[in-house]
Amino acid sequence: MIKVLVVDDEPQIARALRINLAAHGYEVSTASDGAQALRAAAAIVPDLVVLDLGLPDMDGTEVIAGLRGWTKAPILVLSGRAASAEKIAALDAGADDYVTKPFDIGELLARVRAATRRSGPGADSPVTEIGGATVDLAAREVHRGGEEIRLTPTEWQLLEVLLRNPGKLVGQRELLHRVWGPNYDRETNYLRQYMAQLRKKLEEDPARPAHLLTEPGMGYRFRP
Amino acid sequence: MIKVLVVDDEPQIARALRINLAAHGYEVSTASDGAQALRAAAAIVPDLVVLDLGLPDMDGTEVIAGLRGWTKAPILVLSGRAASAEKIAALDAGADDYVTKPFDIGELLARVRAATRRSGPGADSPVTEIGGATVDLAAREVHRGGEEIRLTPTEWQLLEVLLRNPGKLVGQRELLHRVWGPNYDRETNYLRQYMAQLRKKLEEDPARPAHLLTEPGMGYRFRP
DNA sequence: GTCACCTTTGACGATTTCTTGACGGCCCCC
DNA sequence: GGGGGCCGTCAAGAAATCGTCAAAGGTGAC
Repeated sequence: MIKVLVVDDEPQIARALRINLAAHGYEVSTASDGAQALRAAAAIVPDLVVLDLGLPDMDGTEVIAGLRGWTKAPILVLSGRAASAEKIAALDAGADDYVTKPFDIGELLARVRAATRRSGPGADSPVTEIGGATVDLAAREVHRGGEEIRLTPTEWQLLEVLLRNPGKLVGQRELLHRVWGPNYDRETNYLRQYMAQLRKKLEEDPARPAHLLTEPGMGYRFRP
Repeated sequence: MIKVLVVDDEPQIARALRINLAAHGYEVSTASDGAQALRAAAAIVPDLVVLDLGLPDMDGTEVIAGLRGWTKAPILVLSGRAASAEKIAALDAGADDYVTKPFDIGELLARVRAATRRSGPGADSPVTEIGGATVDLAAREVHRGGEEIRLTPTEWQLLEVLLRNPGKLVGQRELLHRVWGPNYDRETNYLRQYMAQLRKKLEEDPARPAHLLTEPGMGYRFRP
C-alpha cells in the first residue's frame, strides 16, 4: 500500500485530504507542524508527502530541505500563495509539484497519481550491502547469512541517513539534527554509542569497520 | 546537455520557450503539431517534453499516449484550459505536470528543473584538481592516484575557504577569522603550519607549490 | 507489578589533533 | 653589507575526540 504523509495545520483540510486519499486506497498519516512532519516522515518512511507551506513553526522550504536530505519521495506542495517567487523557491528546494489553494480535489488526486507513478516502479528494493549484511531500507529489514537482524528505531534512522548519502561525509551535527532533532548539537556520545551498535550488528569486524567509517572531528561516512 | 522538445502550434510561444530554455543551458527542439512531435521525439529522444494541448491535428492525450508508449521522459503540459477535468485527463494519460496559460516563465523553468532533477540523478559532486589530487568538497574526500588522503577538520576548513575563492587572494586575517574565529588576528604561524600540511598532502612538489600559493605579506591564493 | 527492551548518561584509557615555541633561510629596504 | 620582517620547517606538550564498558531512567507488554 502506498503511504502518504499529509502535513497541514488546518484540521479541516487535513481531514478532507485524509478522507479522500484513504478512499482511493492510500495509507495516510498526518502531521500539523514542521517538526512533527520530519519526525513522522522518519518514522513511517512515506512514499509521498503532501505539504502545506503555511506551517506555524518552520518555513516550508526548511521542511522540504529536511526531507530531501534523506528521502527522494515526491513532495507535493499546497499553498495559498500564488506568487511565482514562492513556487520557484519551493520547487527549487526540492518539491515536485505546487498546487495553489483552493484546489480541486480531483486534480490533486491526479497529481498524486502522476507523482507516485514515476517513483513507484522505478525503485524495487534498494538493498545495500554492508560487510556480510544486506540492508533493505524500504522494507526495514537486515539479513546476514539468512538470519534476520533487528535494529532499534534510532539505529534505523541513523543508518538511513548515512546510507542515503553513500560515500559522502555526514557531519555529526547534521546526524544529531536528523536523528534526534534540532535541539541536539553536542551530544556526540549518542553517535558514538549508536555507531558502535550498528557496527557490531552490521560490520564483519566491528573493531575495524570497513563501511561505517569515522572521520575524526567531523562526522561519519558510509562507504559502499 | 539536457534535450528538451517543445511542442506548440503558436509560433510566439514556441519561440519564447526556445529562447528561455536555451538561455538556461538546454538543447531545444520544436514541433508544431502532434505528428511532428511524435516523429521528432523518436528522432532526438528528448529528456523532457513541453507539450501544448491545443494542437491542430491530434488530441493532446493522444500525443501523450504516443510518447508514453516508449519513453519515460517527463512530459510537462501547457494548456489554456483550466478545467479540472482536462488536467485530470492529461495527468492520467501520463503527463507529469500541468501548467495553465498564461504562465510565468520563471515558474515554468522551475517546474522543468524539478522534472529533470528527478529523472537525471547522475549528478556527482563537483571535484577540484590540485596537483595530482582530486578534492571533493561536498563528500569531504581527497584522492591521489587511487589512494585516499585524510585531512583533519582544520585542514578541511582552511582548504575550503581557499577553494571557494578560486584565483582570488584571501587575506591572512580573513583566513584566520573564517577558520579559527573572530578572535584570531595575528596567529599567522597557524596559517604557516596548516598550509605546509596541506601542501605536503596535496601538492605534487610541496616545496614548490603550484596551486596553493603564498602572497608574501598579504595572504594565500588557490590557483586552479 | 514484573519483565524485556530501548534510550540516555557517565566515565576511562588510547589515539588523534591542535597549539605553541624555536630556528634558519629568503627577500626587501635601508 | 647589514638589519628586519616574513615564511617554511621541525618538534613536543596540551587538549580534544573516539571507542568501549557499565549502569541508570523510561516505556510498553503481559
